[in-house]
Amino acid sequence: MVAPRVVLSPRPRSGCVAWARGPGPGAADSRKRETVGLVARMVGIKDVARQAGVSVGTVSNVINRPEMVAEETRTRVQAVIAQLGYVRSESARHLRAGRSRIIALLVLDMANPFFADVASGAERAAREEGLGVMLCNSAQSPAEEADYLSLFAEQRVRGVLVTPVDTSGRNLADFRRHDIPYVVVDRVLDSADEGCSVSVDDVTGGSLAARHLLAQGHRELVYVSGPMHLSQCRDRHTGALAALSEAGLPHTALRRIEGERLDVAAGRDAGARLLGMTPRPTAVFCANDLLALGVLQALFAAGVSVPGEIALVGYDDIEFAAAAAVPLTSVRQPAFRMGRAAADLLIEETGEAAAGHRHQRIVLQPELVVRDSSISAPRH
Amino acid sequence: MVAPRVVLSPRPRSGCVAWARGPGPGAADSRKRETVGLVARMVGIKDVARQAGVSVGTVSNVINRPEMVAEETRTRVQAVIAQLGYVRSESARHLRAGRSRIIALLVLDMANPFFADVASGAERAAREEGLGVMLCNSAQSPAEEADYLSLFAEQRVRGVLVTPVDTSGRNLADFRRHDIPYVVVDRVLDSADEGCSVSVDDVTGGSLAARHLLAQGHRELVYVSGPMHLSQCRDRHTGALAALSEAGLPHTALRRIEGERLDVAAGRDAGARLLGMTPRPTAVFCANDLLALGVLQALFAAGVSVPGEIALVGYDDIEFAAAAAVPLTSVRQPAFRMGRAAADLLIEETGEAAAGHRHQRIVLQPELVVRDSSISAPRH
DNA sequence: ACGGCTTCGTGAATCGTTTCATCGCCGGAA
DNA sequence: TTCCGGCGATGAAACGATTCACGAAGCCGT
Repeated sequence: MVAPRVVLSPRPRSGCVAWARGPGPGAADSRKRETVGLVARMVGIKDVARQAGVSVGTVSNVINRPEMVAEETRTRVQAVIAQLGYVRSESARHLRAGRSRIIALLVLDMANPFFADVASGAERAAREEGLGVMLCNSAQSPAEEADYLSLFAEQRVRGVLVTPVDTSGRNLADFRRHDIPYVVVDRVLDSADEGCSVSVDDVTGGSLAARHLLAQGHRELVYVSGPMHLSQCRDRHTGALAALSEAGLPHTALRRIEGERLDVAAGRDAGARLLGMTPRPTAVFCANDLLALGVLQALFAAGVSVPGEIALVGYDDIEFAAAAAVPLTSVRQPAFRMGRAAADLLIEETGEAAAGHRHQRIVLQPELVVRDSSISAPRH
Repeated sequence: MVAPRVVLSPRPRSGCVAWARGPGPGAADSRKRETVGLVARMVGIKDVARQAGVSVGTVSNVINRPEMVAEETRTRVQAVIAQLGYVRSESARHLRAGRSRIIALLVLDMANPFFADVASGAERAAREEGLGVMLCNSAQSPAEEADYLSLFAEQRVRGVLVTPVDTSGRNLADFRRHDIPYVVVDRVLDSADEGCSVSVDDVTGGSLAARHLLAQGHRELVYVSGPMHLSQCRDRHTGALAALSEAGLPHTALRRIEGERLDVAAGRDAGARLLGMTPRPTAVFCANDLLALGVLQALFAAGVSVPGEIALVGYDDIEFAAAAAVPLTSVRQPAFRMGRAAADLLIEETGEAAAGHRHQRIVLQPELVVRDSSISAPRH
């Protein structure tokens, strides 16, 4: 680790630190705690009331039920609000209302474009309801996950969308006692979890990919996988096997390379192993686009043509799948829709009609996006 | 837009909707507002106090200044806290304390791995201070940016890290009146903004890239740029020109292709235009890795060898730069450090020692990461 | 025995908002 | 004139925590 090369430009400027904002000229303010310190006092509903010559209740009404306050008063109050730059305090509202206007989204890996899409979907749904989203990253660490969950509990978040780190759901089970609703995203818990979940049908996804390769005339496939204890990897494998059976081929027609991780480096390793296999495979299905990109890199470096000598299919359809040197055929996960659906479920569960809510497990269907990397007769 | 194919599994289960949690057997609770409704009442500090037979003040002390309460009492209270699963309400604390424990981070594009790294850096710094991070995405839209900024004002967040959408800083100027500190990330505002900022020296970055290509023996470069009204694109261009001058070459040795956007599709277009240029260029520097990946794709499709016939350098060193078929030489932005530095500045500005805070403009230095795409004699 | 000190705990005030019972006022009906 | 209804506005009571000025013991020394 090199020391960071940092260029500092101090710029003292006008020394704007934080200034006291007094009660204003002519305002006979009898508070004992004057704003003597360095901290500026926020303008509150009381300031507006005083300045407009009405009671705080009236100001509150102007904001929340403008129709029930006289036209004349309303405009006057609104003018003062604008003039003073009053912004209501969400904390105080929350305290009084008993429910917050924030939902939390805890993902496994913020750098993964897939989760970025999930987040966008959730964000959209939330914003339509006027809710804020707090996006956090557990980075696959159970400890961080636990930390964040207790942060959410302290915040009395309206609800949580979470991709649990461990399928056992230990942290979530602990979290349950807070009575904060949550929706599990992109996973279905093993245990008898009673909550909602939204996930994608990985078995179908696996068979979409395999079926496509078989349709291109290949009679034998290789599945490049991550750890098989992940349900994702297992299910996609299952789907591929199913596709073989459909085509009347034995399960032995599917060879498997299992790596430790689901990233590009693991893909490179797998690519090297592919090249060493005899007979050399002609069709490869990867559990993940990152793996596929790694494989592609290894094949390219070895001068093996894709799809000419080896056809390649990935999974996830991340943005960079289309950006690869040979655009990558991939199974697209409806990430945006998943986030959206999860947030909608949560909103329903925590909304007015919560009484009518029944927990659901929504399973979305993936779709195959065919690009150059898998088709027998390369375009152009 | 096709209708989403959704498979619904309703699973009525045990109809766990939300249950009332009564005051518990033996607890003579005389509140008027019983939990008659469907909504479960959160256990508060008062419940703990009653159950433990102490006053609320004492419970508060157990939590916040455990050393000043007698051993015996403390353990008793702690036991009750654990038993009841009490979690303090951050809203109430915030209301009383006047300052929240959340900082906001507003980025241009969550799907961009660069910002994901910035976010990680900020998150790390925040968590070390026990602060929560609220990550939001303005998606380059000034309207969304404004929405989020007012959300932050309502939340009375401790401070904001923001990558402004427009350099004019209109929204930020409006935001200033709330007296919420902010740090500008990855941009320096044109106007006389008094706040802190953290950015990367793009001029240096541009000249690093160009110098490297010149060192490989090229005497003429093409700069594939996005819109030149973006300071990023301009500065990198400036840096490249400086490198040419250093090498004693005229500015005409740098041709420029300017696209509308900074994405892969724009890169593909640029790649096509590159192939039509005469004389055909031998060295290309892209304002962005996405552009470079697009160029790479176009060149690959046309059968042009990289770096054999054309050397290519990108900018940002996103994760996928290394994952490209020909690993991409790129100028790495210290994204993580940038997020970290920005959050540190904000924490300093809003912390105990805020009085000693002076606004700073930190400029971090980029570094060149050399990979296969630019070196004259390809590895392997 | 009594003042003074330390050690622990108490209870009320406070933060900024929403909500709700209440009140003043005006016009119309009896 | 009196009474009533309705419209608008009011003020106080929550919400859940923190803080702080006090008070109640217990202990010591003189």
